[in-house]
Amino acid sequence: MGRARLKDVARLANVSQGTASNVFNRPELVSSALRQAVFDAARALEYRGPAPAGRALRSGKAHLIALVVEVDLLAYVFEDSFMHRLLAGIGAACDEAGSGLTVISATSGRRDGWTIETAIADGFILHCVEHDSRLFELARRRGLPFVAIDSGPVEGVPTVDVDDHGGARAAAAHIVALGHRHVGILSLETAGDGRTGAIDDARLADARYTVTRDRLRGYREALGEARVELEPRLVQETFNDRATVATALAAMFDAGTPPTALLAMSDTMALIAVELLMGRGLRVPTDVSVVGFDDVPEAANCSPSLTTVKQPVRAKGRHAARMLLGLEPAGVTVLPARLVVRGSTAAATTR
Amino acid sequence: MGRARLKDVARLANVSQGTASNVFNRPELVSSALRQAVFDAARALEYRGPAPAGRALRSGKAHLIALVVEVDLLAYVFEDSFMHRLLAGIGAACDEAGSGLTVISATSGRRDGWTIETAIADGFILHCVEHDSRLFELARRRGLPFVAIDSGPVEGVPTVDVDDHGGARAAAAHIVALGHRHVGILSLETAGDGRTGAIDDARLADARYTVTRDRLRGYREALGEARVELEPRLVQETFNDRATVATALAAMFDAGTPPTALLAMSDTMALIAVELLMGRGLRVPTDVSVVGFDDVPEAANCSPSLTTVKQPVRAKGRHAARMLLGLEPAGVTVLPARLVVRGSTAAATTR
DNA sequence: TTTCGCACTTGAATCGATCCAGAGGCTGGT
DNA sequence: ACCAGCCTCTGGATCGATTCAAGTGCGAAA
Repeated sequence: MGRARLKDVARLANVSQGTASNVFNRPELVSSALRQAVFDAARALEYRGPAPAGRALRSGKAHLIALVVEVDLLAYVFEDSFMHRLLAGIGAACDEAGSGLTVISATSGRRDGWTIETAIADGFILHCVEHDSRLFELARRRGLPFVAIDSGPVEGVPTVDVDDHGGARAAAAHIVALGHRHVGILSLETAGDGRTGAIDDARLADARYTVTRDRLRGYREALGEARVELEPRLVQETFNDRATVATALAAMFDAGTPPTALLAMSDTMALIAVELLMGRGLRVPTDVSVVGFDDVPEAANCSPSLTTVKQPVRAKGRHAARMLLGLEPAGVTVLPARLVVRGSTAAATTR
Repeated sequence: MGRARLKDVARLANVSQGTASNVFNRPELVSSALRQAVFDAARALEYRGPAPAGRALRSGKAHLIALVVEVDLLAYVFEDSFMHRLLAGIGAACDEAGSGLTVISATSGRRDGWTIETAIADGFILHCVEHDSRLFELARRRGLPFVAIDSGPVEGVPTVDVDDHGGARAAAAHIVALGHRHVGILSLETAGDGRTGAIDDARLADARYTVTRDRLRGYREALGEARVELEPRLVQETFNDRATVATALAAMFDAGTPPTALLAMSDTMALIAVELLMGRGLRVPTDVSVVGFDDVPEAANCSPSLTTVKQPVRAKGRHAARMLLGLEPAGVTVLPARLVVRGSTAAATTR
């Protein structure tokens, strides 16, 4: 015999299917006599309780939201410290709402399995997806509510962003205040085309990634106001890996006047840079000051500890999820970023 | 007008619903003429593609597996470094199978929302749930396949465990080989009753948590073989927090002969202990050697770097998920644990 | 006694697909 | 000319629940 269904239970208990359903979902509507009869029948048939799939179809609720990330593999998501914090924030909101949480990695071209198109969910949180991305289109098509994090403003979509511009300004202003006149910038990608190297004006104009563009703008503004000149050679686009950062540093330090301060758009890049600088016999912060971005946990526990711009990652996640879950009104939010001064920055030495 | 359904598309395209379904799921079975007609109709009606809920109900597949954790809040799961690695492993297997991944936090008594009973999933991975736990019962009731991690052997359930006994033996043997004769043990909980303090024989006999029991057994065996005596005062049950570890250290160091080596069942505990010992004016490893368990990332990057027992957390997750997803035969697996000697252990000083 | 309202129950419609047995047409071999 | 075999396509059953308008019975009020 197959599994028992609600229909079988109702028949055995001599009640209608509707009543049996109520016993499991709104028992207060059913007299205790019938309630007991239904429970007895359920036990006798080894009924496992209402099947979630049937329930989801009829009621239209899945009790699950999905974080959509533009990354090839699910495994990567769980290896990333930024994602950990974002997930913790989203998870906190899910805890409040009693919702489940899943992750969709969306870059891989597959159309089967677990994708925006096939996931059984009540809504999506898109992370760091540009407004012209295919993912926005897919999310729209799906017809479910969604919010975007770190995508900049997008027409008709609730968003959560961080004041990248202000944070970057603060970082650069700090460096300027310490007297630095030769400043290098380690930039994140400006577009998803895998290019690295010096960022000239043309490249800057094409910058597609909002986060990168805003931070770059913040750095340049503060430096410009202090009349610090910024040669293209000193603005290098890299990934969060050792190889590209090494190349970038070579371009900055092996020719021309070397910078006395480095503004990095991520702590990962900053920490790699610190290590590489030491490898070059340069002391941080004595010879070179370094400022990161994000404030990952390691930033506080390394030596020298890292001066960085703290962004409220967890709060971003929680806020986005709360909007999606209807726990607070949906809208456009920009959360503050704050400079945290630690041990990796110091006054410029006069030469 | 509401959303278009497959039925509407089929009607407009003048084909049967079955054919329309095939167009979306097995297009190779349909002639290109009809295929085109169906696509056209779909476009005209703004059909969003087969609805996942209906599909899941009929086909019985959700393309989603769930990690079930005995923790109150989802947010905690994503704040835990052990979980990060476990999730990365499970995620890797999901990537291979094209399956999605979700997390169910199961302690909270709620019956609605996203629970073992209500989640739309194809199977579960239970983490660190004792074989007599309510969660095993719920998972069984649900009638879906599941595997267990870190639960010890369980009748009729595929399991993945680590050789805790062997790992603990190796840790203790290392300490013994260094000449230590007074050894303290910082134990994880033996049962979920919130008790801490010295572990006597009665408490040991009641130990419900497989992991703790096996590690304790390994420590005791290796120490016993070397004729190192183990007073109950030197075996202290603690949580992974500063307060209980401090109490435990006080019990060990404030009266009687203090130990010259500490075996800790987690790196978290070990790192806290190192800090507290330094606070007591004791040097590690000169005065006291410390061995951890797990090999968390920080273990390698602290000073002194931590000697510990490395367990393949990621592999555990991947293996469990692969079994669940049918990527490899299900069975009982025990993965090896390996001693990693670093800077927190040294030869005992003769007094 | 009639009427009204309240508290339960019923039964059928519905959610949106997939699956499958079988029908029809076409091809090629004998 | 016949039949086997293949490729397409059809139509209806089915997955397992929730929802809701309508119906029942019973006690209290008029």
